[in-house]
Amino acid sequence: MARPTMAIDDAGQGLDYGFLADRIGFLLRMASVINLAQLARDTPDKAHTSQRMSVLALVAANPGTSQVRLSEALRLSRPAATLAVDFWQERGCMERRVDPDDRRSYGLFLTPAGEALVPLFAEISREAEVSLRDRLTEAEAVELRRLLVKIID
Amino acid sequence: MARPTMAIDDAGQGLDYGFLADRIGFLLRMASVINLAQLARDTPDKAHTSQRMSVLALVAANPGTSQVRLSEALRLSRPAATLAVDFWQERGCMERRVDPDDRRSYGLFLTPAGEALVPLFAEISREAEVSLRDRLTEAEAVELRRLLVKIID
DNA sequence: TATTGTTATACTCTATAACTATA
DNA sequence: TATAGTTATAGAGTATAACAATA
Repeated sequence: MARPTMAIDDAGQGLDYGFLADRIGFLLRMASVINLAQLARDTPDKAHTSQRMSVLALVAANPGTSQVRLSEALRLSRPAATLAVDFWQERGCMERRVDPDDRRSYGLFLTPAGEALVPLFAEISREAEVSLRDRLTEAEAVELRRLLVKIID
Repeated sequence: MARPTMAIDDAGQGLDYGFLADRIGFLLRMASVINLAQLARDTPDKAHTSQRMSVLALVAANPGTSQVRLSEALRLSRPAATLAVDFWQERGCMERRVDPDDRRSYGLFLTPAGEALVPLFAEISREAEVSLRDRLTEAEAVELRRLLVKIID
């Protein structure tokens, strides 16, 4: 039985994806790459990367959370979380407040400058989301989200 | 109406994902990160990264293809494709053959050493694929693949 | 002993700009 | 002029190991 000829992508101009065509993991990465590229195009300040926006959004939704919990939620190493928090703190958008109950850790909080960025980032990521969903019906988008959450949970 | 409390991830320990929970793009990235981590764990030689394995697999399936077509199919920049081909060529797994019809470009081919890696990589990526699909029914995996191809195409 | 966070280090990935060679 | 590929450069992301401070 012949492999179904799969033009995953017009840009591929008929390249055969071999065993990669059968790998959901590979397709996830390609879809994510496409979305990250769109998001980067939509973001005026190129230092505001997807990961850094995610960090800011997570602190916004969870004021006082710690770097460890941040790194676990985004599946980053602790050093990566340190650097991301450093980035926002240096720009006056995030604060580390000492936790009197556990002086090893910090509570993370947004400054007013950081809070002001949240709705902007929500809007930018909504735009990239629209170009993603444009290729799906509403029902398909709902189903895709459900399946992704099932994988991640 | 309150946002549905979404524990995307146990590791998040109840962190609220804020607007990220509504972004398929974010969920795609998280799912891909999980899969890439699993793939890296399953790969004995840590220099054999996901991207490099993809490059080898694509040349295996398309002997004689060029670096430009490779970069388009994997959505890499041309310099990134150059570096990936350099990597495999330095290790004796890939050859650049001059194309007599267009001496600007090379035809890419695997050496016997490169060919020997293809089934190994197919097996490694199949293992990571199994842990991904473990969380889905067969019908869900089929549907997820269909939706991802729709996004990528 | 274990945990939180930082620093040092190294490697991967990625892109843009400028370049050479060829078409 | 346009295309294929390379080099130079820089920045982003990532991880491990070793460390300090605290629990």
